Amino acid sequence: MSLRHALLGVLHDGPASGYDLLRVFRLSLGNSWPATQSQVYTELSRLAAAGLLDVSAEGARGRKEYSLNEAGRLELRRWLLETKPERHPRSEALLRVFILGALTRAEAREYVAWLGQSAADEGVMLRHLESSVTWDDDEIAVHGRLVMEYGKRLWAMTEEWAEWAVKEIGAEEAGEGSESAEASGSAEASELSAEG
Amino acid sequence: MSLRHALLGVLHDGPASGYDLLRVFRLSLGNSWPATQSQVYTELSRLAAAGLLDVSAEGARGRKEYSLNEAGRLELRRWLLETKPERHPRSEALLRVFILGALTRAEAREYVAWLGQSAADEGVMLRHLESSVTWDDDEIAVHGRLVMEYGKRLWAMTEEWAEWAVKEIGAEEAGEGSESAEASGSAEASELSAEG
DNA sequence: AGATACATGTAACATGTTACATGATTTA
DNA sequence: TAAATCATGTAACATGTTACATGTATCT
Repeated sequence: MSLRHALLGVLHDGPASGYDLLRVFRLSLGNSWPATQSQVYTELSRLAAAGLLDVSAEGARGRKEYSLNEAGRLELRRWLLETKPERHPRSEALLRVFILGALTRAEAREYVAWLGQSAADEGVMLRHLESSVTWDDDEIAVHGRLVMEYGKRLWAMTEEWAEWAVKEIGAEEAGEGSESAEASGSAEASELSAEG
Repeated sequence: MSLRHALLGVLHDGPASGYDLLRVFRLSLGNSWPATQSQVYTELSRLAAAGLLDVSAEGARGRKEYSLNEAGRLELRRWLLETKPERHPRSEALLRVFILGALTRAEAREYVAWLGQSAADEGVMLRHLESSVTWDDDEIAVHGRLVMEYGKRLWAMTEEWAEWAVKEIGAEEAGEGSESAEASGSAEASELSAEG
C-alpha cells in the first residue's frame, strides 16, 4: 500500500497532523499520489494502532500531531529499499486517447487539443508555484525540487505531443466520422453510468 | 469508472472475448490502464447484464464473444464527451522520489538511476513493439500510434530527467546520510506490511 | 455575530488485487 | 500424453471515493 508509505515518508520530515498532511497532498504530493481526507485520517489511525506512528502532541480543536517512530522509520526504509515500484502510471487521459476511435475526427482532435492546453496550464501553474516556494535546504526541498522538475518536463512534453497529435489526426473529411457520428435518439438509461 | 469504458472502447473496434481483451490489456492498453483477469470478466458480465453489451457468439471452451450494442455505443460517447478526464496520473515512482529524504544520498541516487534505466528499457521495448506491429489503417491503429508516440516521448524524457536528477543529488558525503543511515537491529514485525 | 479555516471521524459504496477453482483444446 | 494455451468464474480482501456528521478557534 502506497498511501501508508506516503504518510510515513512525509512524516519523516517532521511531526504533523492529519490536517497538515492533507495540505501537503493538496499542494504538492497529491499531483503524484492523490489522497482524500477520509483516507488520510483512517490511515493515520491505523498506522498509530500498528505502532508505526506515535501521537506526539494533542492541540486545540482535537488536533493530533503524529510522529514517525523507530518502527515506522524501519518500515519506510524497508518499503523504499526492498519493494519494487510500479513503474507505469495509470493514466486516464491516455486511455481515452486509445479509444478515441469511438469519436469523429473533429471530436478526437478537440480532445487532444484540450489535453495540450491542460498541460500548458499545468506548466504555468508549476512555474508559478516554483517561484512562490522558499527552497530552504532541508530534505523535502531537495527532493521536492526533483519532482517539480519532473512535472515541468512532463507537461512540456505533453504539450508538444498534443500539438503533434492534433496534426496527425488531420482534418475532418466531410461525411466522414463513421457511424458514431450519428447520435441516435433513444438514450435508454442504463443501470450503469454514474459519473458526472 | 474507467475500466468499464476502456472495455466499451476496445469493443468499439470489433467483437472480442474476455480472453481477447485481456491480451489487449497485456500488450498495449495495460500500459496506460492496467486491469486484472478477474476484473475484466466481472465487468464484462456486468456490462452485458446492464444491456450495454451483447453476447454475439459462443465458441469452444465456453468462449463468449461480446459486441458493443447501440446502448453501449451511446454510453461510450457520453463518457468521452461529457465527463472530465482525471489529468494527473497516479505515479508511485514519483511518490517515492518525493520521500527519498528517508534514504541516504547514495541510496536515493541509486533509486533515481534505476528509474532512468527502467525508462530506457521501456523505450527499447516500445521501439521493438513498434516495428513488430502491422499498422493497418483502422481506427485503433491511428490512435494506438498516438499513444505509442506518447510513450516514446515519456520514457525518453524520464531517462533524461533521471540523468539530471542523479547529478543533482550529488555525491555522498562521508558520515552524511542522517540518522536514517544507521539501520538498527530489532525489526519488530508490525501488524502492517504486506507487499514483497 | 457570522464567515472562514481548523480539525477529526465514520458509514456506505465502488473499484482493484490475489488466490483459488475448474475445465477444454491444441501442439510438440 | 504432457505441456501450453485457451477460457471463464468467484470469494476474500485491500484500497479508494463520496457523503454525512460534528464541533472549535480565529478573523472581520
